[in-house]
Amino acid sequence: MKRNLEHIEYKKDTEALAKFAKALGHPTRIAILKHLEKQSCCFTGDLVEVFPLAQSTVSQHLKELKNVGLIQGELKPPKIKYCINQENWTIAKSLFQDFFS
Amino acid sequence: MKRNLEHIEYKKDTEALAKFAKALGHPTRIAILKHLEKQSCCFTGDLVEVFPLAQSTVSQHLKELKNVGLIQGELKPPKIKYCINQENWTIAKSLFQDFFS
DNA sequence: ATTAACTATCGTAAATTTACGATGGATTTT
DNA sequence: AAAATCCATCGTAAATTTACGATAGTTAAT
Repeated sequence: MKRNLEHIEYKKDTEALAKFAKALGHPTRIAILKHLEKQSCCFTGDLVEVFPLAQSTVSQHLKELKNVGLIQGELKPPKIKYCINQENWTIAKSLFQDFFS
Repeated sequence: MKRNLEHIEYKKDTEALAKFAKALGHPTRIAILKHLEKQSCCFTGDLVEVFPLAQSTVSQHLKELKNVGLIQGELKPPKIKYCINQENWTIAKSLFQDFFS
Protein backbone atom coordinates (compact mmCIF):
# COMPACT_ATOMS: atom_id res chain seq x y z
CA MET A 1 0.00 0.00 0.00
CA LYS A 2 2.05 2.86 -1.33
CA ARG A 3 1.30 6.32 -0.11
CA ASN A 4 2.69 9.65 -1.07
CA LEU A 5 3.96 11.32 2.06
CA GLU A 6 5.63 14.19 0.31
CA HIS A 7 4.10 17.58 0.24
CA ILE A 8 3.05 19.40 -2.84
CA GLU A 9 4.78 22.69 -3.37
CA TYR A 10 2.44 25.62 -3.59
CA LYS A 11 3.07 29.29 -4.11
CA LYS A 12 4.53 31.13 -1.16
CA ASP A 13 1.37 33.13 -0.60
CA THR A 14 -0.81 30.06 -0.68
CA GLU A 15 1.36 28.31 1.87
CA ALA A 16 1.53 31.37 4.09
CA LEU A 17 -2.21 31.92 4.02
CA ALA A 18 -2.90 28.27 4.80
CA LYS A 19 -0.47 28.40 7.70
CA PHE A 20 -2.13 31.43 9.23
CA ALA A 21 -5.57 29.97 8.63
CA LYS A 22 -4.58 26.74 10.28
CA ALA A 23 -3.43 28.62 13.35
CA LEU A 24 -6.78 30.40 13.42
CA GLY A 25 -8.59 27.11 12.97
CA HIS A 26 -9.41 26.52 16.61
CA PRO A 27 -11.94 28.52 18.64
CA THR A 28 -9.65 28.73 21.66
CA ARG A 29 -6.95 30.37 19.60
CA ILE A 30 -9.44 32.79 18.06
CA ALA A 31 -10.65 33.64 21.55
CA ILE A 32 -7.08 34.15 22.78
CA LEU A 33 -6.36 36.53 19.91
CA LYS A 34 -9.60 38.43 20.45
CA HIS A 35 -8.62 38.77 24.08
CA LEU A 36 -5.23 40.12 23.06
CA GLU A 37 -6.81 42.57 20.67
CA LYS A 38 -8.90 43.99 23.49
CA GLN A 39 -6.24 43.94 26.17
CA SER A 40 -3.32 44.56 23.82
CA CYS A 41 -1.28 42.25 26.05
CA CYS A 42 -1.68 39.62 28.71
CA PHE A 43 0.02 36.90 30.71
CA THR A 44 -0.42 33.18 30.33
CA GLY A 45 -1.99 33.03 33.76
CA ASP A 46 -4.69 35.52 32.77
CA LEU A 47 -5.78 33.22 30.00
CA VAL A 48 -5.75 30.15 32.21
CA GLU A 49 -8.30 31.94 34.38
CA VAL A 50 -10.43 32.93 31.42
CA PHE A 51 -10.59 29.52 29.78
CA PRO A 52 -11.60 26.27 31.46
CA LEU A 53 -8.51 24.54 30.17
CA ALA A 54 -5.40 23.14 31.75
CA GLN A 55 -2.44 25.46 31.96
CA SER A 56 -0.45 23.20 29.68
CA THR A 57 -3.18 23.32 27.07
CA VAL A 58 -3.29 27.10 27.04
CA SER A 59 0.48 27.16 26.83
CA GLN A 60 0.34 24.84 23.87
CA HIS A 61 -2.10 27.07 22.01
CA LEU A 62 0.09 30.07 22.73
CA LYS A 63 3.04 28.20 21.34
CA GLU A 64 1.25 27.54 18.08
CA LEU A 65 0.28 31.17 17.73
CA LYS A 66 3.85 32.12 18.46
CA ASN A 67 5.19 29.62 15.93
CA VAL A 68 3.24 31.20 13.08
CA GLY A 69 4.26 34.59 14.35
CA LEU A 70 0.86 36.00 15.24
CA ILE A 71 1.93 36.70 18.80
CA GLN A 72 5.16 37.25 20.64
CA GLY A 73 6.21 36.67 24.21
CA GLU A 74 8.21 39.08 26.28
CA LEU A 75 9.91 38.06 29.51
CA LYS A 76 8.56 40.00 32.47
CA PRO A 77 9.87 37.78 35.25
CA PRO A 78 8.40 35.83 36.72
CA LYS A 79 5.70 36.13 34.08
CA ILE A 80 5.61 36.21 30.33
CA LYS A 81 3.75 38.94 28.57
CA TYR A 82 2.12 38.02 25.28
CA CYS A 83 1.22 40.57 22.66
CA ILE A 84 0.09 40.47 19.09
CA ASN A 85 2.98 40.65 16.66
CA GLN A 86 1.87 43.66 14.67
CA GLU A 87 4.15 43.05 11.73
CA ASN A 88 2.95 39.54 11.05
CA TRP A 89 -0.58 40.44 12.00
CA THR A 90 -0.53 42.97 9.17
CA ILE A 91 0.87 40.40 6.79
CA ALA A 92 -1.86 37.92 7.72
CA LYS A 93 -4.48 40.60 7.41
CA SER A 94 -3.52 41.51 3.88
CA LEU A 95 -3.22 37.87 2.84
CA PHE A 96 -6.80 37.31 3.92
CA GLN A 97 -7.89 40.60 2.39
CA ASP A 98 -6.38 39.72 -0.96
CA PHE A 99 -7.83 36.27 -0.81
CA PHE A 100 -11.36 37.48 -0.18
CA SER A 101 -11.19 40.51 -2.47
CA MET B 1 -6.01 9.44 33.63
CA LYS B 2 -9.04 11.68 33.36
CA ARG B 3 -9.41 13.84 30.34
CA ASN B 4 -11.97 16.37 29.39
CA LEU B 5 -13.41 15.44 26.04
CA GLU B 6 -16.16 17.97 26.06
CA HIS B 7 -15.93 21.10 24.03
CA ILE B 8 -15.90 24.55 25.44
CA GLU B 9 -18.71 26.75 24.24
CA TYR B 10 -17.57 29.90 22.55
CA LYS B 11 -19.49 32.76 21.03
CA LYS B 12 -21.15 32.02 17.73
CA ASP B 13 -18.84 34.33 15.82
CA THR B 14 -15.76 32.78 17.36
CA GLU B 15 -16.90 29.29 16.44
CA ALA B 16 -17.87 30.35 12.94
CA LEU B 17 -14.59 32.09 12.29
CA ALA B 18 -12.61 29.11 13.58
CA LYS B 19 -14.60 26.77 11.37
CA PHE B 20 -13.93 28.81 8.26
CA ALA B 21 -10.28 29.22 9.19
CA LYS B 22 -9.92 25.51 9.72
CA ALA B 23 -11.31 24.84 6.26
CA LEU B 24 -8.79 27.31 4.84
CA GLY B 25 -6.01 25.69 6.86
CA HIS B 26 -4.65 23.53 4.08
CA PRO B 27 -2.77 24.79 1.03
CA THR B 28 -4.63 22.50 -1.33
CA ARG B 29 -7.94 23.95 -0.25
CA ILE B 30 -6.62 27.49 -0.58
CA ALA B 31 -5.42 26.63 -4.07
CA ILE B 32 -8.77 25.11 -4.97
CA LEU B 33 -10.58 28.24 -3.85
CA LYS B 34 -8.17 30.51 -5.70
CA HIS B 35 -8.81 28.43 -8.78
CA LEU B 36 -12.54 28.83 -8.29
CA GLU B 37 -12.17 32.58 -7.87
CA LYS B 38 -10.40 32.81 -11.20
CA GLN B 39 -12.57 30.38 -13.09
CA SER B 40 -15.78 31.11 -11.20
CA CYS B 41 -16.63 27.43 -11.54
CA CYS B 42 -15.02 24.11 -12.32
CA PHE B 43 -15.45 20.37 -12.28
CA THR B 44 -13.77 17.90 -9.97
CA GLY B 45 -11.87 16.47 -12.90
CA ASP B 46 -10.33 19.83 -13.74
CA LEU B 47 -8.84 19.97 -10.28
CA VAL B 48 -7.57 16.41 -10.44
CA GLU B 49 -5.57 17.46 -13.49
CA VAL B 50 -4.24 20.57 -11.80
CA PHE B 51 -3.11 18.95 -8.56
CA PRO B 52 -0.87 15.89 -8.28
CA LEU B 53 -3.31 14.23 -5.92
CA ALA B 54 -5.54 11.21 -6.12
CA GLN B 55 -9.08 11.84 -7.28
CA SER B 56 -10.40 10.69 -3.94
CA THR B 57 -8.20 13.16 -2.12
CA VAL B 58 -9.39 16.08 -4.19
CA SER B 59 -12.95 14.95 -3.68
CA GLN B 60 -12.35 14.85 0.05
CA HIS B 61 -11.06 18.41 0.11
CA LEU B 62 -14.05 19.54 -1.93
CA LYS B 63 -16.32 17.87 0.58
CA GLU B 64 -14.78 19.79 3.45
CA LEU B 65 -15.16 23.07 1.63
CA LYS B 66 -18.75 22.16 0.87
CA ASN B 67 -19.40 21.20 4.49
CA VAL B 68 -18.44 24.64 5.76
CA GLY B 69 -20.43 26.18 2.96
CA LEU B 70 -17.64 27.92 1.09
CA ILE B 71 -18.48 26.12 -2.13
CA GLN B 72 -21.48 24.41 -3.61
CA GLY B 73 -21.87 21.64 -6.14
CA GLU B 74 -24.33 21.63 -8.95
CA LEU B 75 -25.19 18.50 -10.87
CA LYS B 76 -24.26 18.81 -14.52
CA PRO B 77 -24.41 15.15 -15.46
CA PRO B 78 -22.22 13.34 -15.71
CA LYS B 79 -20.09 15.97 -14.01
CA ILE B 80 -20.46 18.12 -10.97
CA LYS B 81 -19.88 21.80 -11.25
CA TYR B 82 -18.41 23.47 -8.20
CA CYS B 83 -18.74 27.18 -7.53
CA ILE B 84 -18.05 29.46 -4.65
CA ASN B 85 -21.06 29.93 -2.43
CA GLN B 86 -21.29 33.70 -2.58
CA GLU B 87 -23.53 34.08 0.43
CA ASN B 88 -21.27 32.19 2.82
CA TRP B 89 -18.19 33.58 1.15
CA THR B 90 -19.41 37.04 2.09
CA ILE B 91 -20.09 35.92 5.64
CA ALA B 92 -16.59 34.47 5.94
CA LYS B 93 -15.12 37.60 4.43
CA SER B 94 -16.70 39.89 6.96
CA LEU B 95 -15.85 37.60 9.86
CA PHE B 96 -12.18 37.82 8.89
CA GLN B 97 -12.48 41.54 8.22
CA ASP B 98 -13.95 42.19 11.62
CA PHE B 99 -11.38 40.00 13.26
CA PHE B 100 -8.44 41.79 11.70
CA SER B 101 -9.91 45.28 11.92
C1' DA C 1 -28.88 -3.44 -22.07
C1' DT C 2 -23.86 -2.52 -21.92
C1' DT C 3 -20.28 0.28 -21.55
C1' DA C 4 -17.84 4.44 -20.58
C1' DA C 5 -17.16 8.65 -17.98
C1' DC C 6 -17.23 11.06 -13.81
C1' DT C 7 -17.20 11.49 -8.97
C1' DA C 8 -18.52 10.25 -4.16
C1' DT C 9 -17.73 7.11 -0.56
C1' DC C 10 -15.49 3.29 1.99
C1' DG C 11 -11.66 1.29 4.27
C1' DT C 12 -7.06 2.13 5.69
C1' DA C 13 -2.67 3.72 7.51
C1' DA C 14 0.28 7.43 8.90
C1' DA C 15 0.61 11.87 10.68
C1' DT C 16 -1.04 15.54 13.31
C1' DT C 17 -3.84 17.81 16.75
C1' DT C 18 -5.81 18.44 21.19
C1' DA C 19 -6.25 17.58 25.68
C1' DC C 20 -4.40 16.28 30.28
C1' DG C 21 -1.19 15.59 34.42
C1' DA C 22 3.48 15.62 35.82
C1' DT C 23 7.87 17.49 35.75
C1' DG C 24 11.44 20.95 35.40
C1' DG C 25 13.56 25.55 34.93
C1' DA C 26 13.78 30.35 36.03
C1' DT C 27 13.01 34.12 39.06
C1' DT C 28 11.24 36.22 43.49
C1' DT C 29 10.20 36.04 47.96
C1' DT C 30 10.89 34.43 52.54
C1' DA D 1 19.23 28.37 51.29
C1' DA D 2 14.44 27.08 50.87
C1' DA D 3 9.96 27.76 49.32
C1' DA D 4 6.75 29.73 46.22
C1' DT D 5 5.23 31.41 41.73
C1' DC D 6 4.84 31.20 36.88
C1' DC D 7 5.14 28.91 32.77
C1' DA D 8 7.23 25.75 29.17
C1' DT D 9 7.98 21.14 28.04
C1' DC D 10 7.52 16.06 28.29
C1' DG D 11 4.88 11.97 27.94
C1' DT D 12 0.71 10.12 26.50
C1' DA D 13 -4.01 8.97 24.98
C1' DA D 14 -7.91 9.97 22.09
C1' DA D 15 -9.56 12.22 18.19
C1' DT D 16 -9.00 14.13 13.82
C1' DT D 17 -6.81 14.92 9.42
C1' DT D 18 -4.69 13.63 5.17
C1' DA D 19 -3.53 10.65 1.87
C1' DC D 20 -4.24 6.48 -1.01
C1' DG D 21 -6.54 2.58 -3.69
C1' DA D 22 -10.72 0.20 -4.38
C1' DT D 23 -15.43 0.23 -4.92
C1' DA D 24 -20.00 1.91 -5.97
C1' DG D 25 -23.40 4.99 -7.91
C1' DT D 26 -25.22 7.96 -11.57
C1' DT D 27 -25.82 9.61 -16.06
C1' DA D 28 -24.59 9.59 -21.14
C1' DA D 29 -23.36 7.23 -25.03
C1' DT D 30 -23.33 3.04 -27.73
